[in-house]
Amino acid sequence: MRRDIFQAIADPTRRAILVLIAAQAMTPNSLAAHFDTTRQAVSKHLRILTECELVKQAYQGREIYYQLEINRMKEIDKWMEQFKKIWEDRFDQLDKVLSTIKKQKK
Amino acid sequence: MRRDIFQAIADPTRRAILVLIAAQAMTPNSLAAHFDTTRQAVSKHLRILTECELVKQAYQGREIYYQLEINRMKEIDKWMEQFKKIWEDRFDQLDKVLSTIKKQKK
DNA sequence: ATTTTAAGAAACCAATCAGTTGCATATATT
DNA sequence: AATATATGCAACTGATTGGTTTCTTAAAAT
Repeated sequence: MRRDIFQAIADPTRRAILVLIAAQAMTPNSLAAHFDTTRQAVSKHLRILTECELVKQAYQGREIYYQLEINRMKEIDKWMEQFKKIWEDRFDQLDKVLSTIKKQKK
Repeated sequence: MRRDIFQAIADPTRRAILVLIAAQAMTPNSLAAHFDTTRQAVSKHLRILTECELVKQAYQGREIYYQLEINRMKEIDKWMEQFKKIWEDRFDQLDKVLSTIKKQKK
């Protein structure tokens, strides 16, 4: 069972679930209403998201509200950071080029 | 063939490839040396990365240098932004709590 | 010209995945 | 107490995945 956050967000339905519950906690049933699939399929996605701790459950009677574990989402951002350096550097380089052109115009 | 950037970065080998070529363009052979797998397997990963435009090829004689398409990486960051709002808001809320405590101490 | 090296393509395989249907459990409602 | 609702779990299925081996093509090196 290879189960990490990157594999979790690979599925478009799971990404949509994360976006939906980012706004507010939701039950499997209310979530399933948003997709052209069965409740059980959504339930399976929620299990995967729970297993890699991207969501957590809040029991309320017979309903289970799933809410986003925002801190876990940051892990993805952390991985992205090593690339951010690069694109900021390239932006800086572009910036330099632009200011050089400006100076030459003067 | 469902082939998008999120599915592309789901595989750990492909993520490692992206990190490696972020530093400098590399050939399939030199990349394969970093992994416990065949060159052909790496080649397949590179094909997937090329298909979703996360890398591009630069032919040089019989060698093909693969380089990162940094702009495409930003797409992932774009998706993350909707969650960033949330964690910044929560940080602001924590900030408010902390300053309230500070005031009370005074 | 022959051999070596770099690389992609095709065929195949076991493992995993996302989905379905059917069933079990627990909480509300009547 | 009986029924309806919310949910998870297990078994099954077809599609996809990541990997291997084998083969072909093209560019260097000898």
